[in-house]
Amino acid sequence: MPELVEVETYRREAERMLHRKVSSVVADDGWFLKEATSPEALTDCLVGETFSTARRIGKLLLLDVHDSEHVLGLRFGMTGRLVVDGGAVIQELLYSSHRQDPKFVRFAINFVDGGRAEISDPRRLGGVALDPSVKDLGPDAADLSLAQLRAALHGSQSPLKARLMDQSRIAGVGNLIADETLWKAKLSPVQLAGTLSAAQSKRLHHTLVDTIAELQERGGSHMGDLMSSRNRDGVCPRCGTALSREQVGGRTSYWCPAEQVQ
DNA sequence: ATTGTGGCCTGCCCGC
DNA sequence: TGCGGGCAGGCCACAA
Repeated sequence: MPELVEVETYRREAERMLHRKVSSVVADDGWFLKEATSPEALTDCLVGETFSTARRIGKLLLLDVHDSEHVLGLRFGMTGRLVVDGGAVIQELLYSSHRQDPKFVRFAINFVDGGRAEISDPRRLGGVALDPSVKDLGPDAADLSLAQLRAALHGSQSPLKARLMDQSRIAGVGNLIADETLWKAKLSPVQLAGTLSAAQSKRLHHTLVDTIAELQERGGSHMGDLMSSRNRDGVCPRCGTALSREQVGGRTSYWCPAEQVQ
């Protein structure tokens, strides 16, 4: 489910997992274990240990094992959520069941103190990996510099939106953040990424960073100003023009054909 | 190397 | 009420 904004919320939730001794790992769903991670390896590396830090790169949540080289990586796909100690914070998720059905729990960690952290993911598009590879992730979108954005776009013949969502170039931008940002910056998703002018890339940069910060404050990537118009009858909230709806970068995209032009 | 496509997996909502 | 189709905020393997 989530994009960077939701995973950052989960990272904050995951801070409640820190400095607590792990008693057991529940990893019964083999499909959910990625990058050749085995239940045995998870048990060996985590039981009796504590986590020292909760970090995030893009949509990947990382928990460092204290006094160890090991890192636990959590991905949430489109419908996954993190629930620590029964979930003081129940995050509203689009496209995910609102029920707290135990059958959706794909992975869990029990703590010696009786608490528990679990990943609930109806669609099973998320996953867990021990020592996940992070070399293919670009710089995090939340604090991306202008130079990093320019480097990510430079020379690209991909549609701008596809490039923004390419996690190896920029980490964390998903479909909703991309549409919201491009709409706010008045840039077309189908303009080739390498063709932005200096002024356009500068505008895109501050709009992207500002939009992410704003969505974080509002509590989710579905809280954007374009969100309520992302449907077949949607019109531009600014000018009232009927929105274009097409696949760009493999994802359904909405944009204003009057304002978001090259 | 870069870019695009299909598929994974499951639940929900709409129209018939 | 039941059923089929289409849709979904992600990612990975593969093809051109």
